Amino acid sequence: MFSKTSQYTLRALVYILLENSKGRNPGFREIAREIDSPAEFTGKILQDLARKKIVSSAKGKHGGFFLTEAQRQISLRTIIEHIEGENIFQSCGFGLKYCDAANPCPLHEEYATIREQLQQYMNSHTISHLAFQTDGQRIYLKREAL
Amino acid sequence: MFSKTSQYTLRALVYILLENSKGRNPGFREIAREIDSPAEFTGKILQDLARKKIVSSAKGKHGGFFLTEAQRQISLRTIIEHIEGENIFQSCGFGLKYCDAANPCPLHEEYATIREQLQQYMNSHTISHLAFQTDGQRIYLKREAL
DNA sequence: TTTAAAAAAGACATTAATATCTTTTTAAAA
DNA sequence: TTTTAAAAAGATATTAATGTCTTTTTTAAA
Ligand code: FES
Ligand code: FES
Repeated sequence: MFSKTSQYTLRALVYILLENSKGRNPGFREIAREIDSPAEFTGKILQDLARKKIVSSAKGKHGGFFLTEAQRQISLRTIIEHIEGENIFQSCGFGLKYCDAANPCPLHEEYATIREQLQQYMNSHTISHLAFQTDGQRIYLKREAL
Repeated sequence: MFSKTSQYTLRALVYILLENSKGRNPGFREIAREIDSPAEFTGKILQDLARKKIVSSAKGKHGGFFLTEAQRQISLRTIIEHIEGENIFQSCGFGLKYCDAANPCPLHEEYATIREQLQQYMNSHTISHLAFQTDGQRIYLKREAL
């Protein structure tokens, strides 16, 4: 469904926010350890996200990653679109050059519905929503193998 | 969402079934032309599917691809699982090693719902359903660029 | 029985995604 | 002002997905 890059991104940002709320700005090695992702690759991803102003970073001693108040308002949709491309929530599930409800592919009915649902969710939720679930249930950012 | 391979597969199988129902067994070059996919790559995909008994083929003059009655009953789910792997409809959207509703990732609630919906659809539909839509609307297997 | 047309097989090429390693820049603290 | 710890940058490596090309096998028809 989502690429590894998107998955590492979401996990990393949730971890960053959770640590920020404890007053800490974690570095990429710590982040990678805590979300179980390859450290250098995670560093690269965060570098990209910082360039795109989706996350903030501080260099030097006591540096690390953090989310400003404004960045905490960015929708998951915007974040994912930065990674997967602008039209991830518009493209045809069957692989046609574009999705056209008036001239649909055989999957359109079902696919467009699901795509729309996902898009709605991503559009109305943020990293904060992921990090601080309303039901207060403990959430997991990594998992041991079976 | 789905890989190119899955998309070419679905488009090719729908085209094959439509032609079969006209009494023809198309070859991979024709198929590729009609679904706008790379010909040799499509040939390879069909070769794989034939090995997996998802499609049938005849070699030699007047050869080509076709779906037997039994093959027309295979669910989209089975077809997609052959390509994307057995656990495509069970895996965690957040990238955790496995999905566990009792110890959920922050996306679980929404993702599992959507995943289940898609799985239900794929499980209860076949290439025949795609090829012969109930509403009789014309369906498209390729599309000119905008 | 030869020829033609088709899929199958195998080898190879390209591209995109994922991953690692090294050097440079920056900033705080000692 | 030197040291240290961090991100940024750049170079490179690996793997997986996608795509192409050539040869072999098979079958039907001429
Ligand atoms: S036309 Fe294929 S999903 Fe809309
Ligand atoms: S635990 Fe992540 S989708 Fe279920």
